[in-house]
Amino acid sequence: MNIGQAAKVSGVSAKMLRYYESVGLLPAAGRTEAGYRVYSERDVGTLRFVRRARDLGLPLERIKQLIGLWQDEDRASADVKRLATEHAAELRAKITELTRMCEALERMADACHGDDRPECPILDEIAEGEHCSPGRHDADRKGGLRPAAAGKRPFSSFQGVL
Amino acid sequence: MNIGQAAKVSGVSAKMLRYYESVGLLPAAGRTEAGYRVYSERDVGTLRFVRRARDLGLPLERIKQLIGLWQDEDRASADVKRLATEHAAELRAKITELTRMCEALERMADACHGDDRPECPILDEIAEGEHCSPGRHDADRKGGLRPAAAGKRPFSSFQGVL
DNA sequence: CTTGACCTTCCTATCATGGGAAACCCCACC
DNA sequence: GGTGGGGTTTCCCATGATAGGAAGGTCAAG
Repeated sequence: MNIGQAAKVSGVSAKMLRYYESVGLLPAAGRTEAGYRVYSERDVGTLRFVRRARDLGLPLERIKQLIGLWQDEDRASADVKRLATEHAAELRAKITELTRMCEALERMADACHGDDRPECPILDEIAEGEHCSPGRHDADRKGGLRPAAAGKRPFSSFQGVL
Repeated sequence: MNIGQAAKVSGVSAKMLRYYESVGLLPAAGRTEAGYRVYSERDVGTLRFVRRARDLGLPLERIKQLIGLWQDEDRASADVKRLATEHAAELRAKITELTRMCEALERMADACHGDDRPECPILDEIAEGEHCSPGRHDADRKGGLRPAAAGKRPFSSFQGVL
């Protein structure tokens, strides 16, 4: 079976099949004399495994480990479970963070009348920060240069997520 | 104020300040004769605005629009509200997706005894797929090449999120 | 005048994925 | 025997937001 067929039946794009092979997630596929990749039914099983693992949000590095365990007859299920629970914990953390953002946005949006007038509590809150007293900006003071918001960015950034 | 100071008091790294400027999110900062960027208190206000918007998970493109509205005395708050609610909806969708993944993982992990033995329902489920009847693989049939799982990858991929 | 801390630009990497170009291959049809 | 269309190959580039580092210029304190 050619790469296109394998992609169709596994649900992994041909592009990704080549990429997964190049980064060592998948072993190099067989080749025809002309250099075309050839996939067996067994290969397709592995591809489906990878696709389902991706659907669970697992990063490729972890999927690599998971495949190793899958193909290891002597594995301890504890190792698989640990991998799964670790990832679930990371997902929970991410969900918590996104929920915090989402609720803040929804709260602000609720407070905004949303009409033709320029007054907007959303902009006010983003501009002033919910922590500062609204009357006076700390930055107006002379010497004070405290690292804003404890300095440590929550490296929240979830960009590329959507 | 130099870029380092501005970074410290705004909570945006110097690296990001240069980047934001390069992509047009921020106007080009003033320069000393030697070429050092110079930031005013007013600039710092904008930087804080950007940081808080980032904390809400807004992509730079939307922050750009938001800054435009912020600085537009004639804005309609409806535009701000729309921007916020659109983003909130995207966050909700993302949260839903991550929750689905997380619950699936936790369910599988719960079913796994997690000891020294190799039997593992997590691997079983990922390998067989929860939709397929466990006794027989469709791929074993000869002609059937239906695009797996409706073909359309849920472009779930949330990589780079953590 | 030296030293160290700061600044500049430019390049690289991340992570998973898609898009496209140039070249090659395969098969069916005429 | 051609030829055309669709598959395949490799290679490069882009995304989005961020960090890391190198090479070189600047500034201020000692």
